[in-house]
Amino acid sequence: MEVKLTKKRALILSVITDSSHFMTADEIYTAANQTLHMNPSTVYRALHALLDCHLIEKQIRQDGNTYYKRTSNEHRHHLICTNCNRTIDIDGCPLAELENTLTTKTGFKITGHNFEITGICPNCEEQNHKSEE
Amino acid sequence: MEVKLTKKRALILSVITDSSHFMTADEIYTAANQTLHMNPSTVYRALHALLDCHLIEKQIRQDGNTYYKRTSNEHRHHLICTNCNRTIDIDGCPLAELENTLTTKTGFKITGHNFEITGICPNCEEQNHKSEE
DNA sequence: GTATCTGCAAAAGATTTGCAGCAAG
DNA sequence: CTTGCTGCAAATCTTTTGCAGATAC
Repeated sequence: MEVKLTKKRALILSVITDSSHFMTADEIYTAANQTLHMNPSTVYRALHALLDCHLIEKQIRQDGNTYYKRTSNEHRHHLICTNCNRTIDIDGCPLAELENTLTTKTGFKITGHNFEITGICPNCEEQNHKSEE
Repeated sequence: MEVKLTKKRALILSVITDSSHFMTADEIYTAANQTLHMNPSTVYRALHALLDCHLIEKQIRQDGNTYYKRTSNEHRHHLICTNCNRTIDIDGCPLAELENTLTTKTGFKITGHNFEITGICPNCEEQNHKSEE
């Protein structure tokens, strides 16, 4: 089946692409809906289509939310601030080596990995201290 | 507030403890319900209570399901077979070192991490080959 | 005894789907 | 034109919640 690039889908993709951070379906809907009126189910269907084309990726985090981001050419992981939800890119992937070891040790055919390092970013930490004074 | 250890909660905890793998709320409910008739909401409330006491831990995976397991004294991660859902323990944690580096580099106060390595276990791989013959 | 569980049914939140009409290629 | 997109409302799935009665300590 062919995927049609409609105005709404283009808008949804640009909302995701332009965002500096990962967005939830609802954030994407809210943002896109301001420019072009659309239904949440349109957003969900568009997200599926974009995922199928590998134009975007999703990550389900331990906070229970599902986040979407534009696919980048580098394989990247992130530090996530549990306070403000900002993310910081981590250089390199610490798992490549581990995966080789694991393949040899366990016989698993490894197909993917996901990880999430959480903490409080310097900004939020500072705010915290200020409010405690 | 005090937490009461009722028969049902004890049963729920033993179901989780006795299981060799991570279980979903529904699996826990189904298993426990066979011994002592109970309502799903009892299971959810028990899971929250047990999480609060740190007797169990939960993990939300990329398959969208939430899994629970008995808390163990070692810090552990797992290889997950995306076919049969079996998990295999990984020795050591590859992130301890990375976290130190990240703290220094980014100023983040790191509070936790979660990761998930997925693949096909040797068993499932074998089954696959057999069925293709 | 009294605070905390439990069952039940209803509610909530996120996502999916059926169907009829609309738009892209 | 024909396949695939969209809106809407209803359905789904998982988890939560209010309340009245039951139970642990």
